[in-house]
This record gives sequence, structure tokens and C-alpha cells, in this order.
Amino acid sequence: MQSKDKNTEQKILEAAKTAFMKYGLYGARMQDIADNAGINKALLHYYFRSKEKLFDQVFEGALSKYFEQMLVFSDTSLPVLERIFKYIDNIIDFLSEYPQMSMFIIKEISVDQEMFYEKVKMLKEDKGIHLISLLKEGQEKGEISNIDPVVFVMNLHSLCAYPFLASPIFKAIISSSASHWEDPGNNKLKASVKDFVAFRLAK
Amino acid sequence: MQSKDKNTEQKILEAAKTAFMKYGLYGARMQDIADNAGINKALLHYYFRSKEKLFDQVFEGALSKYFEQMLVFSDTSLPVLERIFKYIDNIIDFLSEYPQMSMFIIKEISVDQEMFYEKVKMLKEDKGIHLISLLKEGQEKGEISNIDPVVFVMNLHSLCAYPFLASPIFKAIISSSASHWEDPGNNKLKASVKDFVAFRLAK
DNA sequence: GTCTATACGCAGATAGAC
DNA sequence: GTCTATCTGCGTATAGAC
Repeated sequence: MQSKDKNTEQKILEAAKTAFMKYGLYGARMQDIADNAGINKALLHYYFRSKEKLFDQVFEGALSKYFEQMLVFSDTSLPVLERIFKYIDNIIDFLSEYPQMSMFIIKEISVDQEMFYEKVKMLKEDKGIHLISLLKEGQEKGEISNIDPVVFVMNLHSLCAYPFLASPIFKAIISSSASHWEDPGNNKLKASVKDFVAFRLAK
Repeated sequence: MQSKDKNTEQKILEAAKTAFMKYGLYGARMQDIADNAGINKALLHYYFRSKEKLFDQVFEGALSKYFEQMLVFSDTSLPVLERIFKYIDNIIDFLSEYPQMSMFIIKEISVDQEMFYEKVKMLKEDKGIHLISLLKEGQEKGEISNIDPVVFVMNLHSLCAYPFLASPIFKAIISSSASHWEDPGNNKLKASVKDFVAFRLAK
């Protein structure tokens, strides 16, 4: 039964994604993954041989999706500023859908960096993601201000990614204060980041 | 030997801090902690009874230190903008000294939120940290612009904390690109964040 | 207080029936 | 392909000598 194989594999990957995202490589339990996939623990090994191998597949998928969001930087039909704006929309929508993505990636990288270097190199060469060189070009052409590109890229990613990373903290800090608070939502966040970018890159 | 006890306890806490920061509650190994503290595994239990109890002490210490950085918000001798600037200096210096702090706190919170809510409430009431209400006051007095305080606080923390959180990513992404790159350093980061704050709060 | 030796449980992995 | 039953190793925790 070919179709049923696919389904099982898919169900496992789905359950594994959830578990690894939440608990990381060490914290996640194979039993848990099996239960959530509605199958037996032994089947996990039948399909993926080991926990680490299963993890690798999940991780690679996540990383690749993350980098896909940066493809827009290579869209030469748009002016630089527009590309960045579009990236902001993309990445915030994406992280909104997978709020634990950044956490997941950073968490695992901080434990094993070697593996990551290799994968990033591959992905970047693959997809030609070069915001920094893009900025430098823009500066040479005189289209944007002479800010430090590295600091700018840091700031940009910070503003987009951190709110999702730290949402548990924000919720705790703000909800525990007297003033009742509500999530400002993605649109306000996007607008604020774009304001920052426009301010920063204006000549 | 009272003094020797203290030393051992201190050495354990030091080693535990390192291990838990790097590997988290699940990933860290008691054997590892014992080795690094230069003592036997059994002694860990003699002093702290269980891994979780040891972890709790480390975590609480870290959280408390983190929140201490916000004390400056209550310094009524300074104008609001100055307090925020000072906070930026504080927090960036602090995170620079303990780069894995944010990671550590967020990582563990994302697994167990309940525990965190309680602790934050205590710390906040303790130290009277109210940047948001501070901003609202400033707005009522007409000292600062009418931005959304919540978004602003998000942005502020993002800019300060994320670079340390994600430094493994940044290193990988940027160092794997053709252009050789160097860390812009804390001063540039501080300056950039302050620029943002000044821009955001200007009427 | 500090050690060695050991108990105990859990989670990853395998064997083998169906 | 999927299951039940079982093995194995590792990591936390304890007992007990010094």
C-alpha cells in the first residue's frame, strides 16, 4: 500500500515537528511522537531508524522553509526598499504561522553549531540570499543611507523575530501588570518595523 | 567546615549554571555538572536533593538578575528618555556578559509557563517595573509621541535581546557569505537602538 | 561532607510474530 | 507495514562506608 505508507510517514513527521519544536531534541519523547501520530513506537524506527535521523529531517525542513522567506531579496524587479518591505510581510506571516520556528532553530544551533554552518552554506548558495550585499549596492548607487549594513540586518531580524520568540515573556510581563493588555497584532508590528526601515534607510 | 561547604555549594551552582544555560533542563547531565564542579555526583543530591531543585535555583537567580536591569525605570530623578537610554546600556552590557541568558529563560518558559507567571508577578511587584505605564504617563504629559506603548516595548526588547539570542545564526549567515564580516560590537548596537527610541518617541 | 557502589526507571532501539 | 514484547544503556537518585 503505497498511499498508506506516505500517510504514516507524513503523520510521523507532523507529530515529530510538534514535539521537537516544543521540547527540542533532548526533551521530546519518541513515545509521545508515536502516540500523537497514532502509531506504535517501533514504527518510528522502521521509518526513520533513529531519533536523531528523525530530528534531522524535521530540522532541515524547518530551516529550509525559513530561508525561503528570503527569496524575495533576489527579486530584481523590485526596488530594494520594496523587497525589504515584502520580506517583512513574509517573515511575520510565516512566524505567525509557526511561532516556535525561531526558537527551535536557535535552540538546536546553540547546542550543535557545526552542523548548522554546513546547512546554511548550502541553502544560501542555493537561493542566493544576500541582503547585505544588496544594501551595499544600494549605498554605492546612492539609493539608501550609509548605515552599517550588518547592524541594520541585525535590527531588522530582531524586530521581526523576537516578538514571537519571546511571546511567553511578553504575555507574562504585560498581563501581570495592572493595565490589562492585548496583543497588538501582526499589522501593527509590520507597520512599526517598516517605519523603522524607512527611517533607517532614508538618505 | 562552614567555609568549605559554601565553596562546594558555590562551585556546584556555577557548574550547574553553565550546564543548564547551554543544554537546558533536559539536556544537562548531573554527571557533567559534578565533573565541572570537581566533586562527586552524589554530592549534588546531598546539597540540592534533585536535579529539578538545582535547576530552580539557577533559573531563579538568572531571572532575578535579568529583572534587576529594569530597576532604572523607577529612577524618578531622570526624564523618561534618559531612563530608557540607561536601560539600553544596562541590558546590552548585561547580555553581553551572559549571552545565553535570554535563550535560557525563554527556552524554559516555553516548556513550563505556569511557574514563570508566578515568579514574574513576584519580581515585578517587588521591583516596581512599569515601562508601559511610564510611557503612558509620558504621553499624557505630552512629553513623548503617541505610539502604541506595547509595540514600542516589544521593539525595544527585540532590538536589545535578539542579537545575543541569535548570534549563532548571524555568525553562520554572515560569515558564510563572500564578504568577510566582523561583529559590529556593542557600541554600535546601543547607538542604533537609541536612535530608534529617539525617533519613535519624538513628538 | 565526601566518597564508591548500586538500585531503579525511563526512553531509545531491536526481535520477531502477524 | 504494523504490532507486542523485550533488551539495553544511560541518567537520576539512594545506601552506606569513611
